[in-house]
Amino acid sequence: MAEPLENEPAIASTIADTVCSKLQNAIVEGIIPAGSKISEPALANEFGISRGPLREALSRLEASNLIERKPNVGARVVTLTREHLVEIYLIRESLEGLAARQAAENMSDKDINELDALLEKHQQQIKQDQSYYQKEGDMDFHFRIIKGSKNSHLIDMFSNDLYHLIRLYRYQFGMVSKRVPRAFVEHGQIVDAIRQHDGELAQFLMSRHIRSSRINVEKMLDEHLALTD
Amino acid sequence: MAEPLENEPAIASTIADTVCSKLQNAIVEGIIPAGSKISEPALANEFGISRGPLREALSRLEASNLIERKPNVGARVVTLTREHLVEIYLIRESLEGLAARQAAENMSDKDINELDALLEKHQQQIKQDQSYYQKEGDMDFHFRIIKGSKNSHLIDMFSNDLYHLIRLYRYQFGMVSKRVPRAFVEHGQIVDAIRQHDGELAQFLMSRHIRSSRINVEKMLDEHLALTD
DNA sequence: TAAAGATAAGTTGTCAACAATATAGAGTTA
DNA sequence: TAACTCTATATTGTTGACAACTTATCTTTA
Repeated sequence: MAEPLENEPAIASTIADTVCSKLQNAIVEGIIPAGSKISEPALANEFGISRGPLREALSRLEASNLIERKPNVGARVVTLTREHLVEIYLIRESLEGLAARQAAENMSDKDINELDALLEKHQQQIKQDQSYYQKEGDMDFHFRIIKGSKNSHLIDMFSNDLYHLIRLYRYQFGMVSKRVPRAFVEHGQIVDAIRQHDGELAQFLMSRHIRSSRINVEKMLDEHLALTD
Repeated sequence: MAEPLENEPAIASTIADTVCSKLQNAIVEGIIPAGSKISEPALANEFGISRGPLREALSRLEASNLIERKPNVGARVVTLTREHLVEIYLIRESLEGLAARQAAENMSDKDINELDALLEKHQQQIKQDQSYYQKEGDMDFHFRIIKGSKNSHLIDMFSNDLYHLIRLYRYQFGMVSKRVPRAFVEHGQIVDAIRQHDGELAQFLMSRHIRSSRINVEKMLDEHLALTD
């Protein structure tokens, strides 16, 4: 299960780190429900730790936009709205377009081959079990390209700000779409553009890919649920 | 000096907040030099506070990318490099393009008039004293358009992640350019596009505006200094 | 009964001391 | 002299207690 990635430098040693990870997952999976209040004493008790490192963890969750804090009042898990989801999609459309462009310029042959292998792997998974591809596989692909941009600040923004938030929406809105085959084809096109080091094209394709995804999601939300109000 | 902006809701009440603000400015202005190590006991002593709220403030500075922390080792102010500056410009080119597009779609007439007034004010300032416009005025304009996008997540990303980092580079690289008149004209074009609610054009103009700025900065750095290595 | 004010309980913010880890320096050995 | 080890120091991570603030409850008054 542990892949032989060369330089995964070390493990997060501090308590705040591990608790932060656990809370991220708990929020994404809805174990701590969206919109619910977070009690520091209760949580600290539950984890068997003091309030110090817990507050440190909460700080990071706030930076990840998973919770909102008001001074002297406390922290709440963010509430999911259609508007926020659209905002995030628009930002992704913009930023991941840039990422694809820079990936086309900066990815090494080795990187690109690995990306190809991932695509291959996804093709297998789709035949067997679409759900994994939808849940995590798609995210894997996008994150790989973001890393491929070699833009450290961009990578940072995704890792810290957007990644878990995207997972949260995907998880809790239970997005299951008929777009999987189409999306997979689009992924292939993007990789082709990257292999030809055609940054402009890669940017265009990635932006359009995410735009299509957004429009699809908006449609789904309109049909299925009235989530916002 | 205090402008009558209607709903500046409240003041930051907690110690961590005020100390965070002070540290932001101290880092931006170079009072705490780039690359220097931060000693928690020393800083806490200096501010006359305990290490608790100081660490909270440091957490936020880390989220703003003004400092870097390693577990059990400590915090350092980020080091400025040409590569990082270019990365930030590329991100701005992408995100502020989106901001301009959404601003053209979402700004009210009142918003646009205020933006016009700001432009007018800047024209006066340029005649008298170019330096203010370069230091803060330009940032004011860009931030106003970001707010005008009404994209709360986008606004958040700038307020927390990018704003102070941009100020840091601008301050410490002492960017003084001959582009001020040209940049001012470009600002005018962008406002025109917004007034006509031409989102596509506004996006194009804003992206190109920042791209020009980036190219200018890269040229300056090549000529004047060998900052990176 | 409804509204306003006082009181009490609980939560968050802050502090100072303790534990665990990392760094610097002295001493030893090759 | 250079490299290594061990020790001492200092810094960071963590804890539990205290202070300040919010919120809910109860009492009082119109």
